[in-house]
Amino acid sequence: MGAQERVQKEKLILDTAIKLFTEKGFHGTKMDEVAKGANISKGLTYFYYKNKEDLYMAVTKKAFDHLKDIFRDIYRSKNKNGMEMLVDLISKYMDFSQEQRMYYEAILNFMGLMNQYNDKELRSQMDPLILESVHFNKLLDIHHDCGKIGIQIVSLGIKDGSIRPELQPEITFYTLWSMLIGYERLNGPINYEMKEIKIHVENWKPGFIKMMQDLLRGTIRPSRSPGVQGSLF
Amino acid sequence: MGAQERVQKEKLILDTAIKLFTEKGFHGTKMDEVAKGANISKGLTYFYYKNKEDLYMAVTKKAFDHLKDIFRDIYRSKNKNGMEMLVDLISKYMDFSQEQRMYYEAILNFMGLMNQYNDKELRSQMDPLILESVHFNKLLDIHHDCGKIGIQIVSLGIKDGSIRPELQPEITFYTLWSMLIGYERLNGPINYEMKEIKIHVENWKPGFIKMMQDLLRGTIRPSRSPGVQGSLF
DNA sequence: ATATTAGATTGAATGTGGTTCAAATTTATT
DNA sequence: AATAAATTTGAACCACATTCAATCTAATAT
Repeated sequence: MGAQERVQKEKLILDTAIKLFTEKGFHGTKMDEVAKGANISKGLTYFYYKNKEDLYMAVTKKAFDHLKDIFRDIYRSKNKNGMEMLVDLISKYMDFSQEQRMYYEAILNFMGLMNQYNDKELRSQMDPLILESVHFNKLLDIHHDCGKIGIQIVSLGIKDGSIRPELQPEITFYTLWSMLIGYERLNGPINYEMKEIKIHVENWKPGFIKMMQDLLRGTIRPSRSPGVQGSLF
Repeated sequence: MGAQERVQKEKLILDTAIKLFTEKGFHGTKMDEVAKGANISKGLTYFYYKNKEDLYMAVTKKAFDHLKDIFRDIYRSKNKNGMEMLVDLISKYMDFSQEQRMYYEAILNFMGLMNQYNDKELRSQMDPLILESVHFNKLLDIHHDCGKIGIQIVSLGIKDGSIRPELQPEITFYTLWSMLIGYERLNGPINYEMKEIKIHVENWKPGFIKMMQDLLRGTIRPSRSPGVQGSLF
């Protein structure tokens, strides 16, 4: 069996896992089923992946690759100013998070792991197998890459005048990303049973996006007092 | 054993669970240890809680109660305008998410469950035991309550002129909440290894808060074109 | 007081499902 | 053809969550 065949078998397992995780979620998917779905013995899955978490990390890697592709494609798109690129990115990101639920859930789960990973106290709680995982370490890089691309786009927008010049690209982009992450977490619940407090499906998303645009657009005058108010801290 | 003693034993188990979840996380905590920590037999924990998830839901309930207290206390505070209340809320929320890591993680986990719960397709993947859980259903209410309080505060701010009047309270508050949720997810990683792209610990949080304030403050002129740009959708 | 009953508690047994591993098989190398 | 290396298997293992019949305790009724 050559190297390419080995890769193929790895991919076979991965594809089966993706299918099952999508249908039944992480806990609903049994390693037995993955093996059966890929027509191999249970033990063999452990030859290709260290454990179930490692397999999930491989899925997460694929998920974040997709997301990075979205970032990259938009960054490369011609005839758009920075603001248009950002608006495009926001829209595509939202689509991704709503259409690729399982992938996006995996990405959010990874962000939780990153949080643990970057905290001395919490890191010790983590499964050591994950820390060694190739996939996990690649994911750290991909996350970082997405950040860099986003920041680049904001910088472009400032240069071409489509985004207000007093904004800092790094903070601005991560603020936007924060909004997107939180939006998805809140969106389902709000759309569902918030009629009582008058948020309608039609209102929340466009209203949310408008607020993002307000933040970026030249329609904002700079604060009279730059920096944070003394009252805050 | 009277009713109050029963409640006390329930609390004993809960407190042990909180201690262990905080130290070792959800998966790192064994039901064996919870029982041992509470000086009862393993089986008895299942008399008071349906299963481990149910116990975790009870912990989550306590976590969200704390958060709701923060909301309520700020809403009741005297001699503050709406903007000041919001700034206070943002600050307290951030403190909570950073100081009560385990509690906040539980809340985020619950929000993920809510997302599943509000999606027909995904709901079937959920553990039926959770859906019946008293704690889960109370949590849905508490989440909703927090939303209502937040919206009230924004409304106050608009009335007293500290927040720009063209904002919709519901959308504005949920947008802020989105930002807070996302901020926490991104904060650890960014603070940790983002020196390369020039976000420093000192910059990100105040910069982030400044952007929130820009959004609310009278320093923002209304968009020339109200609503979302046609280019977006 | 004693019997009765409901509630609380135990701990051993069960079951699920992830993980390991020695042995077998296949493929590559000499 | 012999040897070595890489793959593959499936049964065994083990950690835990969960269940349950039996036991104990305390409240209530007789």
